[in-house]
Amino acid sequence: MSDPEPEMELVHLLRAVAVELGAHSARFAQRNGMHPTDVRALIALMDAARAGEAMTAGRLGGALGLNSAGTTALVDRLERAGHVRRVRDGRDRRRVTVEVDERAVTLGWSHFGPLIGRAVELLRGYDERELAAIRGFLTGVREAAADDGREPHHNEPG
Amino acid sequence: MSDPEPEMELVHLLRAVAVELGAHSARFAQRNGMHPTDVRALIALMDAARAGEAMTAGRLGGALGLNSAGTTALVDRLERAGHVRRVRDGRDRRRVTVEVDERAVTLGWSHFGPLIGRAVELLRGYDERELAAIRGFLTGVREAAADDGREPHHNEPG
DNA sequence: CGGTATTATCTCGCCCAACGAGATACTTGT
DNA sequence: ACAAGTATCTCGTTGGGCGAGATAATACCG
Repeated sequence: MSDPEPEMELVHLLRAVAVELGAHSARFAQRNGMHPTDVRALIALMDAARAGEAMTAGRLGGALGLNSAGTTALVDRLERAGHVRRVRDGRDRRRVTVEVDERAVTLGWSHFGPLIGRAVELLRGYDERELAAIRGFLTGVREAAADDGREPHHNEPG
Repeated sequence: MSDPEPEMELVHLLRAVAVELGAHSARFAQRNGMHPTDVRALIALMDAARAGEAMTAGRLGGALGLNSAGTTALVDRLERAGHVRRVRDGRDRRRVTVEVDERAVTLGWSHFGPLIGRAVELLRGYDERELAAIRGFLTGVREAAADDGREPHHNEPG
């Protein structure tokens, strides 16, 4: 009576992976005297840097679901630890852009590097059709999870 | 110059999925006046129930990385909200097993059901070889992430 | 059977991440 | 120049989680 659908095994596996990745990040946080939110912030900052965009304090807080007070405290914390720098925007001097320090990047790489390397190694073992399946499944799940956040009640017109 | 390895795209995609699934859970928590830890606890309890094992307060706290004080507070919170019941173990009367209320299961299903359904639907579109690739990749990543937690410093003897 | 160690949970007091409200500083529109 | 809008910060408070230790039940050992 428990699992009539064999697909549920993979659903549970994906959930287990998400949990394990969260635990992996939490370990990085604890080992470096940080909080989970701090790690999420650093990742968001590095993602923005990779995309070539500047990250302001406000956008960072928004991405993490923090209000302005929490965001200030977060950036204070990261700055005190030397992981980021506050830089006043020259054009709009109300804005504070948050820049990641190089040492934080190195520190992060030393923790996440091995895991990323293993994942890349695994992916090299698959052919194009298998990679397309992995990519398609992950993309679909990401969209399904994100869709719920947008308009959970009413449909949008075409 | 940014991504010489094409595999990195899938690595970032997997990370994005993990983030999105976390946000999905956080939304469930917020909509029902709960905290992320409470949701993690309910999931752990349902997993144990699915596996046919009883979950004690201590094991629950251990699974979530809480100490005993935090665990007591967590179960208090969940019990006050009517999501779980405390049941004294008959054999070892020090133990308190935590049972999930049916309504909490229904509530959870109403939130996570559509996402799970969509994932199952996606998986039905793949053949055995593609499913094996998805399963293999996810299993490998889970193991790589978990390995770091076990013995990061010294090797164990044979 | 009594006594001590061990295990499971709970209580108490504290810390600090995050919140709400509002102050401050800068920019934009009229 | 002045009002309205926007970005960040300050202040006071809440509440999840921690450390230390109390309480209660079980296991070990002579």
